[in-house]
Amino acid sequence: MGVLRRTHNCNELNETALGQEVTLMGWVLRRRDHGGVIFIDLRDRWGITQVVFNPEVNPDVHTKAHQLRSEWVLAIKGKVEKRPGEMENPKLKTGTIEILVDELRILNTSETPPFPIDEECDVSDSLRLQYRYLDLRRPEVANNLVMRHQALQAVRSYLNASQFLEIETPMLTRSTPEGARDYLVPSRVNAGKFYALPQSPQLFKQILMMSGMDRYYQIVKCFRDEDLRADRQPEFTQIDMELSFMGEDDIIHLVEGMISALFKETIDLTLSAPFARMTYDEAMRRFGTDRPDTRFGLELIDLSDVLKGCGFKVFNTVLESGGVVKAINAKGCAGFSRKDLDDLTEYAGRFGARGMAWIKIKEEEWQSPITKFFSEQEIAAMQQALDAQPGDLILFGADKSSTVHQVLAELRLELARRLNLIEEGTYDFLWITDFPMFEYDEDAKRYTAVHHPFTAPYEDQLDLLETAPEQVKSRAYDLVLNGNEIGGGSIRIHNPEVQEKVFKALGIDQEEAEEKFGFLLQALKFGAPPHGGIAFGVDRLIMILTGSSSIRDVIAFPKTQKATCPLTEAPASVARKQLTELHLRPDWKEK
RNA sequence: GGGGUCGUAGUUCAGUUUGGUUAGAACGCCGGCCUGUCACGCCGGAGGUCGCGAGUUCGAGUCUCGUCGGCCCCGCCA
Repeated sequence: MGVLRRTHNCNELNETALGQEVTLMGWVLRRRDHGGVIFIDLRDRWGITQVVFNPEVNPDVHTKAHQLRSEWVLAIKGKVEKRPGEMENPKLKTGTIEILVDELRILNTSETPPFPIDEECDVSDSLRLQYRYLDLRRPEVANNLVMRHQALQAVRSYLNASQFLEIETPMLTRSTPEGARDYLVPSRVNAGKFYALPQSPQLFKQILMMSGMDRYYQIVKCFRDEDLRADRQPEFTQIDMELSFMGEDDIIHLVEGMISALFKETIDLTLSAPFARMTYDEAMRRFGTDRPDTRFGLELIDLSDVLKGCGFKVFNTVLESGGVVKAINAKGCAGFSRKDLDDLTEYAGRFGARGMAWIKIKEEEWQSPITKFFSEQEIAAMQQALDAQPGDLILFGADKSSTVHQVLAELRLELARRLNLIEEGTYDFLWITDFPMFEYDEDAKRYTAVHHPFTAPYEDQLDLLETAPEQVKSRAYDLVLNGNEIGGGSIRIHNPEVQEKVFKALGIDQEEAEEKFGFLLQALKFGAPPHGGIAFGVDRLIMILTGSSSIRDVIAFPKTQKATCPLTEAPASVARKQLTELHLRPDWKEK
């Protein structure tokens, strides 16, 4: 008995190897013990091979095989045999052959797993994450990690071929204002001072451009201490890139090549570039959102002009106070029941709607509690604007425009789901451009950056920075895929005066700018090249690519919704001494 | 910070609406039989703090309150 060396994985043997002596290693997926002959499905990362223990071939090995159980780790040596006629298993890639074992090594035993490895079973997330190593043995999850690897390799090889340098940036950096809540790390060496984990390498990549690196990328973890969602967790991965001497069109073109390579290498899909583009204003007007899912219609129709001065008080009040009335024509949905409409109204309420007016277009009449308030001209004008035909259902939103947009955008998605309008397996890319630079924060009573404070405004609008900042458009661009924002970037400011103007518009005075971003302002003064970049959310992208319903299915060790890790039980308490060393004096009671 | 939903055997669930004898099923697990299975089959068996804590009640898996945890959503996420 010498050392056994693996000769093949569990997914590669077929009839071309008949008669060969091979050694396989892997886990017991299933055993079928007939008392006489014993079958074991041996599993590894690549697949499954059936191995056979026959008492007539080797009685000792056969006896030993009786004790095998789920998830034991084996090395087996034997001969590749063609399966007897009618015994082939078309579900396995190796289904035409089996290994007749004449040597068995038990490399390790296993406790009975807490959940089945061999079938797709709806185990709770906390149990899956507690035993993540077992969960990852299941092919559905494992294959997601394989595709993630392939996607990142495609990106690396594309960017490497395009003269990019992969450069690392610090994880321990400084907290900056604006943006999400930071994860803070106390400094032991500097009492009372804190590092922050990066929300993105934004400033470092810009400084790399000022360093003449010209083209940078990094596949990098970013951290934002905000609440979780199915497509969001506090620690996530970005494909981060930045380029010098390039405008929007150059960057967009290059990125389309990168995304195309990614889709080709992962799901072997050839995308048609260039992707469609739409301005922010058009997206908001037609879809109510800056990340429209353009795989289906149901666009928003503005009825504000048509209904100005109408007899329906709710609409009229909204219009007189500067709000809007918009509607969706749900084609062919006039048959919706009272309950359907109640459900939709309740759904709309989650996004701030105070109600939802509707009209069922019937052959003989417009059936609705509100039809009576409209004049014949108003009805005719609505009919034309909405292209309303008998059998249609009109759903209204009336409020300030931001509320109407959010409500109708969500309603539109919900309708598409209910009506099954979304064709699976389609990938609809869309660039959104010309974002506003700023939006007004009602709580803080000041403007905040829509993208970030380093995004360049259009040069011909520089004057507006001081007079009408809400009108300034930025040179930012987002890439939207099937209604998900998968990437966003911009051309950056490379002129210190412009940067100072933008800070000023954001209410960041010179002193604060100097303190928080002095290093950037300084660097801008030493020959900063024009530059711009973009970052992609890897987790979301792979989620779409694999058809996963949660980001957790494409991350090896994800967090729960409460931002914990059931495997390691992070976050955890630390010794009082560690805190003292960090100059922290917490006032909470120790348990 | 708020809303919703779920928590019963190792796992997935039924039972909760209408409180009432010993809390069931499937898979898994353990033992026995079985030489061509591939979700092998057949026979037998073990396995439960009904998340936790209070309360109502003669009596709580079931009702009430609180609490913990999983998931989904709103806010938040430049």
